[in-house]
Amino acid sequence: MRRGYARGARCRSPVRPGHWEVRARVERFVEPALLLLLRERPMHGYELIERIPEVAGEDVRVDVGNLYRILRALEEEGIVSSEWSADLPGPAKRTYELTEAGSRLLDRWAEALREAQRVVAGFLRRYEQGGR
Amino acid sequence: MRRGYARGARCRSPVRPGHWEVRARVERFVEPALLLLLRERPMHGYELIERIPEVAGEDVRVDVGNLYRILRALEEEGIVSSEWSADLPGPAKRTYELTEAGSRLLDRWAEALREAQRVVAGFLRRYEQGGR
DNA sequence: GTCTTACATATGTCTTTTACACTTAGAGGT
DNA sequence: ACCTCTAAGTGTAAAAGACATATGTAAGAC
Repeated sequence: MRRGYARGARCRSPVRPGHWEVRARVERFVEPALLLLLRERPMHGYELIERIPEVAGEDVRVDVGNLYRILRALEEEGIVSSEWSADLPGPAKRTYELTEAGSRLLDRWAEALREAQRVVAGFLRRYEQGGR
Repeated sequence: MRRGYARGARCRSPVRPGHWEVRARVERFVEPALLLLLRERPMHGYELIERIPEVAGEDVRVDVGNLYRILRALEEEGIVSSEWSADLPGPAKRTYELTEAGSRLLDRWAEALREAQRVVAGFLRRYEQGGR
């Protein structure tokens, strides 16, 4: 093999050529955000959607469809439990609650996020040393 | 629609049932890591692979294949430039260098990462308020 | 009364990002 | 000749995220 590469360039959504979208988000951050909100008190999915920006940043646009899928995956793993709340007025709501396992998972997320903070802080220190 | 959901549960790779892998990594973090290393001095791909853990965390396992793809995508967008270094001993090496546009992109990454730090810090404060 | 809007929960599908597996090739050692 | 290390790449699948649309309740507008 030698010289010159082939087709199949990775697409990185340059808005305009030479202008990449830079975001710097934590992978799967909605997940710990859900756990944190649910630790404070049980709520239903729609309320979680409205409150997620509080904990995950004001600019995040949570995908509603994926959020419900995540909630169900969490329930299958015993991280949250849910039931239909027939009592509440309005359309049928499924109210979610954090389990003990969920609380422990949140703890692990918090630890992982602290580690991520250390890594990013190290990056930024090294960035600033280099100067402009 | 009412009651009970369907097939198609999202897969979240639970290592053991009830034990999710928690990682908390920044999306596409290798990209700014490459830019930072290349700002310090030009180097070839293989050297970048060895040095990435320095700036992106010791545990990150960079995928070698993807790294070369990213480098080419960066070059197509004028973020880095490269050429074969016939002079150096050993197998053919392509040496990468950061362009002016690349330096500006790194600046934008740094700003985005600072913002991410703020968001995560806010999350952790709220987490600690709740106690255990 | 039916029309529109807001609430609430979902599914389908496509793209982007990441992970895993493999190939090619030069240079040096044994 | 054969093996290992360095160096650069391709192929492909899985995971994560984005975008579009469907379904049903309830309240208020006209």
